[in-house]
Parts: sequence; structure tokens; C-alpha cells
Amino acid sequence: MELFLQTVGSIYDETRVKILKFINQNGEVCVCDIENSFDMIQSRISRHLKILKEGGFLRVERRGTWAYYSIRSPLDEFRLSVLKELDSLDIEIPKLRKGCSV
Amino acid sequence: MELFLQTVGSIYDETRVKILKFINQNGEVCVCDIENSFDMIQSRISRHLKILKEGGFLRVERRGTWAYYSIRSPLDEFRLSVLKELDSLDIEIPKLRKGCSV
DNA sequence: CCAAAATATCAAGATATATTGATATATATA
DNA sequence: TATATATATCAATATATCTTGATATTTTGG
Repeated sequence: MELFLQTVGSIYDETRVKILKFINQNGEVCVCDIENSFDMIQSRISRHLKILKEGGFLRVERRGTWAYYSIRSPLDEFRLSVLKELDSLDIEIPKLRKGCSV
Repeated sequence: MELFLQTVGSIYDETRVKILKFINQNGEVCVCDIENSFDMIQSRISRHLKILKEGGFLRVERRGTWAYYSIRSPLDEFRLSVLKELDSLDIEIPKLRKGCSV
């Protein structure tokens, strides 16, 4: 139950839904890319990414000072159905704008 | 987006998850049955049923003074996947105890 | 028409979650 | 080692949601 609620809670937020769909569309991105594309402050993005990761949707890989987030794989059937549903929804996702200065 | 969040929000609560699984297992039940089975006060049950209905999972049919709730049909693929996931979870659901005095 | 039963709604207090700005941590490089 | 960049975490405030108890609504039957 707790794990299910954590999963569901992770997608019960407009910002996180958009971030999840954004990553699902663009593949692996680093935090500053999201920060830049969404025009949100870093702490906000970082928090939402953590929640999506703990919700079982994302994985993170650190390379250098960067943290690269991508869709966790393999995904179970339920989380896959969430991504499929998100894909079918008419949600406005910002264009990818690379944000890191290097 | 708004509809998706409403759907997700409707299952982001332990009580509602249990009620939904309860109805999915027992079929059509009336409010007082749920009230009795869950040992919760009526206003609380009524509120959660409303949220699940507005989340697209339940339908209600009034017969006499009673309101009978059941799984809405047909369900779209996403909501079906939610029910399937709930079904696979090890959640304790109370036994059905008829509660209406008539 | 009135009373009782079933259900829905409302207001108030309690709890959880989101946002922001500040600070901490970690890594690369000069 | 010191500095800059990228990311994570924390504290405070604002907002949303849940629970309860009270009240309103609807329907049946006397």
C-alpha cells in the first residue's frame, strides 16, 4: 500500500507530470536542462526529480558534476501504463533547452 | 491535465484505495454497507465515494433512499490498469458487513 | 403532512505537500 | 588548495487535503 501511494503521489502534481513526460520524450537529460527548459529554480526541479525517482519512474546517473535522469528500465506494467496515458494526454511540454554552461 | 490529476488524486489516499478495491471485489454495494464494513463515519465514506466517482472509477445509482456504488463500466485502459494493480497488491480489505437497517 | 432513515454537504481544525531562498555537498579545474 | 559549477537539502511560509461533527436533502411509510 505504502509503495503504491508513493508511486501515485509522485504523479499527483502538475509539474511532475510535465517533467516525467518531458523526460519520456527527450530521453536522458541533466538537471540543468530541465531547469532551463521549464524556467524553474533548481531546488524545485531537484525536489520533484527526487520524488519521481522514489516513485519508481526515474533513475539517475551521476557523471562528473552532472546528474542525468532518465526513465527507469525495465518498468513494471502499471508504471508503463502511466507513461502510456501521459503520452496520450494533450499536455504542453517545453522544448528542450540545454542549460549547462559547459 | 486537470482530468488526469483528478483521476490520480482520487486514488492517492489509503482509505479510497481500500474502498475501491472493496467495491471491485464485492460488486455493487450501498453506502451503509461500506460504512459498516469499514467502521467509519458516514460523512467520511460519502466524501471518499464522491471523489472516486469524480475520479471516473465509480458510478452511483439511487434506488429508494439508498445509493448503490459500483465500478463504472466500461473503464478506459488506464483506470483498468489501476484496478489490476490494486488487485495485485496485498491490501487488507474488510469483509462485507451489510449495514442498512431495512 | 410528518417522522425516520439514508445520504450529501458544510465549517473548523489537523495534517500533508509545494514553493522559495538560503545553505550544504560534491566534482572539476586552475 | 581554492574557486566555480552542478546538484541536493533545509527551514519557513503558503496552499491543499483529510477528518470530524453538525446540518441539509431526499425518500419512504405511517
